[in-house]
Amino acid sequence: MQNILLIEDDLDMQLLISDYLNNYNFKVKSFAKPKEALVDLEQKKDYYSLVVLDLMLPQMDGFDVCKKIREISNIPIIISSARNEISDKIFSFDLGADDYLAKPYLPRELVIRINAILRRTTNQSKNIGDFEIDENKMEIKIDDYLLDLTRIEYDILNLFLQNSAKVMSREVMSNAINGIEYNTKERTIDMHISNLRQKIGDDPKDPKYIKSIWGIGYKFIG
Amino acid sequence: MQNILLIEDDLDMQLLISDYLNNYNFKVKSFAKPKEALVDLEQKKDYYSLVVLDLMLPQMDGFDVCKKIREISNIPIIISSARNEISDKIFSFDLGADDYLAKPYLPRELVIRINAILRRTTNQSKNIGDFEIDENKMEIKIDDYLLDLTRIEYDILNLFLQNSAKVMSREVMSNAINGIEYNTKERTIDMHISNLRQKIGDDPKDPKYIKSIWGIGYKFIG
DNA sequence: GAAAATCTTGATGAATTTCTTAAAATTAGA
DNA sequence: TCTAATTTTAAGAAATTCATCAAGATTTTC
Repeated sequence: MQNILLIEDDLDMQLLISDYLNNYNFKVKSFAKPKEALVDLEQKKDYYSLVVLDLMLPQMDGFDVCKKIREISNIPIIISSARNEISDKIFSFDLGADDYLAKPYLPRELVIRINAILRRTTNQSKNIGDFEIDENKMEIKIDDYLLDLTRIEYDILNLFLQNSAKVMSREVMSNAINGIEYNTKERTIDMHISNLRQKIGDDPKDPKYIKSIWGIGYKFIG
Repeated sequence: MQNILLIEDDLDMQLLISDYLNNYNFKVKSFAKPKEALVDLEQKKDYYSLVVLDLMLPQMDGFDVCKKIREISNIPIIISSARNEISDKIFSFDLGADDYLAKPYLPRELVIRINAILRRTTNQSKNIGDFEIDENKMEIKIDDYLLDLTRIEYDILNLFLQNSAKVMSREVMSNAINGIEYNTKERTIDMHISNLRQKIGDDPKDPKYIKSIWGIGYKFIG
């Protein structure tokens, strides 16, 4: 069951949307006044999964509400607007909105879009051996323990996970990671591997995960 | 024989596909209910080689099934859908699907795509006589026993496997192998051959694999 | 703009591989 | 059978590569 925060001052519309979403197993909390909605969101950050935000509001301009929401949270936002101008859409996306629906729209479409966004944003993790990677969050867990990795360490481990068992030269690795030429010195990669090994608790002399291939490079063993 | 997991609620379609695939030497297990399919997949992760997933399902949205599969496994997924919308395709690939087929399609096309994906994903190893080489992993097995080779030993054995039954001089061999210059003493190759023979259990007096050609060089017998 | 975190790099000793050497074994041909 | 050419192999020297430290450079964060 997902909780949706609806900010909409037209009460008929409010009721229509919330009833419809209820049928699709969403629980909707509605606000006509954006300031109240913001207070509620701030208090229950993890409670809500998504915000549906109307742009025509009392008290505050809808764009400002969108901006304020982004200041306190990364929660997905769907803009619901009576205006179908491209400039409004551009502006909304710039402010961090995730989707834009021009009224009038079928409630069914709202449901589809909510589902689409939730699928994109909620935990999308893959398991590979003892590891679990969530590419959206850029997080990797080992045996359910969240690793604290730097960007390059994350990139390397990610590369390993996507190329399990394949032998890779340092050159191939640095090209895949930086997307730049192989200008960095070979020892740089080694250093990152060394740090990575420490963080995942791997012993280079008897590696469980990252194996050095003498004269060639490295190989990850799922 | 490869095992395919088919998730499809239309029973006619189910039968059609599974019959057709049977003719192409695939074994198909069919489910109409995605939840049951997921349970089965979780239990037999290594049993199945590929999933064919219909998007229109009872119980659960097809996209969600796709996502759930990805959470537990990296098994290739082919989406089979009545909808031919580009957005659905993009979405499917985002969720980790490997291919997308819009209904109606010829069963023959499904077979082609399954084969294409399996070629890509199943181990790319080649069998040559008692040997099995995987060039991605840089691994060579003899009678299913993984050899622990140095880089040059691997290169030499690889060269032999690619040139079975061909007589090669030491000069040709050292030129073919990166890292050995032919200014090194001739005995160097011999020494590597000697070590290699030990590792693969070959007797130079009565060689099963690596034969010395007196005054010329060596020959590998597949 | 300062402090902290991250990245790069040369240096070092250790580990591993590769090469050299030389003696022993084998082979071809007389 | 004998001899000279060639191959095999053991042992150790030489060369290469690896892991890690420490320090400086760069980037990020506050």
